[in-house]
Amino acid sequence: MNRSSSDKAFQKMRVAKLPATDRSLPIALTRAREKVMLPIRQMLAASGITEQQWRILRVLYEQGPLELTPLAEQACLLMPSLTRIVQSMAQKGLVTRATREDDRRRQTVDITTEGRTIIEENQEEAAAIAKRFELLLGKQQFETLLVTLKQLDKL
Amino acid sequence: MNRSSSDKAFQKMRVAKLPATDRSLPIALTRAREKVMLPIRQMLAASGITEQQWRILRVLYEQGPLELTPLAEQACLLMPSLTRIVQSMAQKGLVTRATREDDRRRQTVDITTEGRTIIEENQEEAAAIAKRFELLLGKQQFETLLVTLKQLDKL
DNA sequence: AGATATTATTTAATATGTTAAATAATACCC
DNA sequence: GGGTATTATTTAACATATTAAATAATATCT
Repeated sequence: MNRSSSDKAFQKMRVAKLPATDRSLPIALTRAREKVMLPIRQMLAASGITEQQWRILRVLYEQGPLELTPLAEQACLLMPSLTRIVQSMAQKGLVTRATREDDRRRQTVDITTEGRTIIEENQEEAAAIAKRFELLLGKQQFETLLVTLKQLDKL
Repeated sequence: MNRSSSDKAFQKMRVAKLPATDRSLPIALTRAREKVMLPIRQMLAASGITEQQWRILRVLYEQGPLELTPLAEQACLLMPSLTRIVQSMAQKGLVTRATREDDRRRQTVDITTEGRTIIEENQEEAAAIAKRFELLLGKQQFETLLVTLKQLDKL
């Protein structure tokens, strides 16, 4: 069953199903995400945190103390990842954890002053980066993109 | 410097810069990517390969033998990841590697018959999944999304 | 109350992501 | 031609992703 790439007849027989990788939604999403993340990662490197840690800080900064499960949902992380990341962030003093007394299965996580400082140090540049993408696509297309992505998320 | 969340005045003073995490492009991209990947990952689990390995197989199936650098570009992987993944795929007999004799720095990777079999086994279902998202968004919005994502990639 | 089910989180194991440094082969330059 | 820069790939070290199983506390049911 040696199938040379010059065997056109065979190729034709059962192709035309998958979209070319160029037009693959997963790949397109992966590439776009990569490009958007790049400047953010560079910015955060100076503060010694990762993009995941940045998301956690942002969510807590914005919404206040949260339990792990909703925090995972908001920060777009799986629980096993969150467990470890929060552990290391607590070590570094960026967040605190507390077992809820009314249900000792639950942990409440909060941002510390040190964590807030990191947000505030990077806030303007992060906003500038976000703005740059908005300008680049145009307000209209940028809005459409956010709406479409949210639509995909709601499946 | 204890800053309670009820300190509205302070909040107002220096907020209004970062978009709410709801409207963050990186987060929206991450979530959408996750939702799109989910059914693909489930499908591939049955064949015992990951989504990255699937991308590598698809690129090679579509384009024939490639060197590592363009393969990384096409499959949307960083070189260190690709190195390891190709090693394990070669072990499993899904791809072969050959050092180019005219430049022994370069490796050429090719898909094997076994690798092709995996593509062919999953081809229809993968196409159906892709079609599902296209129908879900509508042809128009789906096209716009692909165009916008490609635009982001070209930075 | 005691057995069982459910829920929240953690561990474990393996795979990949990310950055920096190391290797190794080729190209370049005087 | 030998020293140096470049290029392609690999290693190393650490962080995260993914799935499955384990823990541990609470809820439920009889």
